[in-house]
Amino acid sequence: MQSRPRIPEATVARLAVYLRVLTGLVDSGRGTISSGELAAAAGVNPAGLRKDLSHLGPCGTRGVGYEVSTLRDRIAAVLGMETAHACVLVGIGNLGSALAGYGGFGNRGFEFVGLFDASPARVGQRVGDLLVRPMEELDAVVTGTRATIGVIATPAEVAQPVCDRLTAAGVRSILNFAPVALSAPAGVGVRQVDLSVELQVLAFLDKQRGVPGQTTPAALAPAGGMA
Amino acid sequence: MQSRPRIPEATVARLAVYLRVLTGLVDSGRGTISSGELAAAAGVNPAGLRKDLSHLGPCGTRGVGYEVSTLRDRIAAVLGMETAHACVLVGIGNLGSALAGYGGFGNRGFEFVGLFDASPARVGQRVGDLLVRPMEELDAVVTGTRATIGVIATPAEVAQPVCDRLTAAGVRSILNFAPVALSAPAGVGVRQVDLSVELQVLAFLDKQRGVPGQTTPAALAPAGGMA
DNA sequence: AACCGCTTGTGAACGCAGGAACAAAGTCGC
DNA sequence: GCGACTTTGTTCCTGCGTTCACAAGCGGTT
Repeated sequence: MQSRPRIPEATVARLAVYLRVLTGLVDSGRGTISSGELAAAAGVNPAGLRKDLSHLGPCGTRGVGYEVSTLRDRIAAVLGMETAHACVLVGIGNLGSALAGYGGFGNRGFEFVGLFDASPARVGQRVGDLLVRPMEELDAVVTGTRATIGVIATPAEVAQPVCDRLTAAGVRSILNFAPVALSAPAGVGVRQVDLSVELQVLAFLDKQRGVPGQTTPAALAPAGGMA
Repeated sequence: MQSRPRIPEATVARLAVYLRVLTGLVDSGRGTISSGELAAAAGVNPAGLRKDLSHLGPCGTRGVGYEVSTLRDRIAAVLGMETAHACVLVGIGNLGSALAGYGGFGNRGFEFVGLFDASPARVGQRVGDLLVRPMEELDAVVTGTRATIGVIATPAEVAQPVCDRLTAAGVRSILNFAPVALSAPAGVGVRQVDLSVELQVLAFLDKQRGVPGQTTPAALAPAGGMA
């Protein structure tokens, strides 16, 4: 039954989106929803949505649609959201503080069980409802809480050593916000999020479809004092 | 000559990574670099890197490699990084404050020229080196600074109206951190970044390759001789 | 009870991205 | 000046993701 040989990663990412939309629909009391409407809410193609859902086995009623709460529970089960995931966060700077205080994680089954920073100035500060701990306690907290996910929000220079310490402590998945490519041992999943890359792609796509005929790079008159 | 019909988006995203690595290499005084070494630093396949670079036309010397500074300038030109891009940021909560204070943008040619929030409590606060402005000034700032990129870090409920106001003011690209699918008029690029989706994909991949047969969530054998 | 419309689920084609192998070319050494 | 080595740029191929289009199934209606 649960032996789904593999679900494509792109599908998994979209399933997480469907799960969020469905949770909102449950709260608003919606009973059933069609693939077309759900696809519109998630911003995807209806056919693709049905194909994504087909990986979970049949979970809709033909002629009617999908039962919202049932579908949500099923996706949650497949994604492993039945139990909360314990995460540790290393690097409590600007971004780290925001991540620690961001409510969007806790609502979706992820809980930070430890915040760590190398700077003594940061250690002891309260961020959200946790205290920042020194790096020395990382290993103990990871093993003690069975945390499986590590989030790196440190400067780029120390991201690799932090990654090494996390994996050595037993963390199996790493979400890296530092702008460096991490190398981790086999069996450890690493996912890279580079915020400025997103901006650069955005800027390029705009430039690519931008005002045709404007080949001069000096186009954009710096009327504003943007320096 | 410069009429590159189209560069795949996946390539553009990697070009941004190469640009970052190359900038670091320039600072460290490196003169030339081979595709293999650069690929390792960027975390990609050497052949793929060469294919990416082939979209810019020949920019390497056979038998030697790529000249670091030349290649960096060329990628910067293609990505449109010659001139800084002015961005406005809406929603100065936890995440918004972190984005405003994040140095990784300014170093890469993106500058925030306006921070906006609907809450009077936030307006007037200083974040980074800018003051938070009320939403009423958004239109004037966007037109005055010729800002082309808008970043949304608001709660999900108001993200769509904020998107509408940004596009009405003339913003052509939007980076959305709110967990909702935005609909924008044609000609406006929207890019979605959902942090919890990243975590969910990570958790799923871990579960998928995790200890087989262990359906109990309490599994986690610490005798890590796995791979 | 049978028909009809609506929606899901699936099969097939298209396009794209990724990876490996090969040829061209330039440099270094003799 | 010539040969060999190194590295780029390109080409082919395999696999994946996405999209379109159709058959199957359920509910409501007459």
